[in-house]
Amino acid sequence: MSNLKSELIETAIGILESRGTDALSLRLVARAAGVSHMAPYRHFDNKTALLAAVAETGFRDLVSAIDEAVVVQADDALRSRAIGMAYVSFARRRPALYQLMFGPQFADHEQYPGLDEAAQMAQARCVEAVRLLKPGTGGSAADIRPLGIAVWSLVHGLAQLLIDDWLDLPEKQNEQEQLIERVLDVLGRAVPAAAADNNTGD
Amino acid sequence: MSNLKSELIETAIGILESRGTDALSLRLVARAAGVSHMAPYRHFDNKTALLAAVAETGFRDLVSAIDEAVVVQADDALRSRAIGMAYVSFARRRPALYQLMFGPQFADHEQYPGLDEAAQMAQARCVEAVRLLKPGTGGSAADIRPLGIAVWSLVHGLAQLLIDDWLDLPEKQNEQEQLIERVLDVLGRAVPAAAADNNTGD
DNA sequence: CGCAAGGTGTTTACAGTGTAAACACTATTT
DNA sequence: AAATAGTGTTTACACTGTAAACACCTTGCG
Repeated sequence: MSNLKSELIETAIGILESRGTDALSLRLVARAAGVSHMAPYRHFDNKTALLAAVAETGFRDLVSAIDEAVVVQADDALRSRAIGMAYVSFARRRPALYQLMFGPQFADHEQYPGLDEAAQMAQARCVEAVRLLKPGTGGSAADIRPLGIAVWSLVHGLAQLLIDDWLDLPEKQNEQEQLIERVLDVLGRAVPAAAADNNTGD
Repeated sequence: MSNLKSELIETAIGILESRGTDALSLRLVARAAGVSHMAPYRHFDNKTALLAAVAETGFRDLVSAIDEAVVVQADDALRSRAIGMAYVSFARRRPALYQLMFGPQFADHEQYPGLDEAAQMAQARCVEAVRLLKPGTGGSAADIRPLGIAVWSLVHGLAQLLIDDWLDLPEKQNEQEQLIERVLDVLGRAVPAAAADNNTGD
C-alpha cells in the first residue's frame, strides 16, 4: 500500500492553493513531500496524471460541498438555489484548484476515467438543480438535458468570470453575494417557464 | 516602427492554433519568426505580456465575429440569438486561442489594460443581447446587469464545457447545433420574463 | 530455506524553458 | 561629429519534465 501516492496529491493541493498554479512543479511537490524528484513517477505516469488526480479530488470536494449545502435546506426551491450558490462559492474559495479542474490538460477523457466520473457527479448536481424546480412528474431525460447543460454552463461560467476578475464587483461582500444570487435566479426563474413551455408544446 | 512585434503575435497565434498551447514557447515563437530567442524581449516584458497581446487580438476577433453575425439578422430576437451563437461558434472554431484568452495568467488586469478593454467589448456584446430582448424602454443599467452577467456566464461556460469535451454531444453536427441553440434559448426566454418581473415589481 | 520478481525509491543525465547581462549595430537627435 | 536610444545577438544560469540505470525491500514459490 503506497502512502506516498495520496500524500503527493495532498502536497500538490497544498502548493497549488498556497503558492499558485505556476509554482506547482513536480519537483517542488516531491521536495515538499520529502522524496527525490523522480519518486512521483512510481505512482503517476507523468505530471499531467498527478494533476488529474488532484483535479479528481477537487471534483469530489466540490460535490461534497454541494451536498452539504443542500441537506440543510427546507424546500426544493431553496435546495435548487443552494446547489448553484455552493458551486460558485466553492470555486471562489479554492480558485486555483477550480481552474486546474477545468484546465485544458485533460482533453482526452478516456485517459483519466476517474476524473471524468467525478466530473459527471458534479454535472449531475446541476441536473438535480433543474429537477428540483420542475413541476409535476419530472419529465423525460431529453427534456431536461438542455436545462441541465444551461445550469452547469451558467454556474461554471460565472465561477470562471468571478475567479479571473472579469466582472467588476461591488466592494461589499454581501452586495457581491446578492448580485450572484440574482444572476443565478435568472435561470432559476427560467426553468419552470421552459418546463411549462414543453408541457403546452406537446 | 517595429514590424517584429505584430509578427511575433501572429506567429504565436499560428503556433497556438496549429500545435497547441503546450508547444507555445517563447523560443519557438522566436525561431518561427526567424529571430534569436531573446529578440521578443525587446517588444514584450516577458512571455505573459506576449500572451496577453495574443489574447487581446483574440478578443478583438471574437467581437468582430459577433458583429458580423449580427448585422445580417432581420429582427432583434434573431440578432440576440446570433450573438450567443457567434460567441460559442468562435470558441469552438478556435479553442486554443479561446482558452488562452480566459487563462488565469492575466489575473492582474491593471497590468494589461489593452486586454481588459478588448474583453469589456466582448462583455458589452452580451449585454447587448439582453437589451435586444428587453421590451420597452430598456430599463436602468442596474436592472440589466444581472441579466448581462447571466448571458456572458452562460455563453462562456457553455463554450468552455464544449471545448473541453465535458458534455457528450450527439455525433451529427446539426444535432449539436440544435442542442446548443436550445441551451441558449433557455436564457433567451428568461430575459423577457425577468424584465416583466421588474416592471410589475416596481 | 534460497532466490527470483516486482514494487518503490535514488542518482545521474539531458534537452528544453524563461530570463538576466553584456555586447553590436543602426538610426536619430543635438 | 558625438551622444543616445532602439533593436537585435550571444552567452550564461537556474529550473523544468522525464529517460535510464541502479539499490533496496518485500513477497511468493521452488
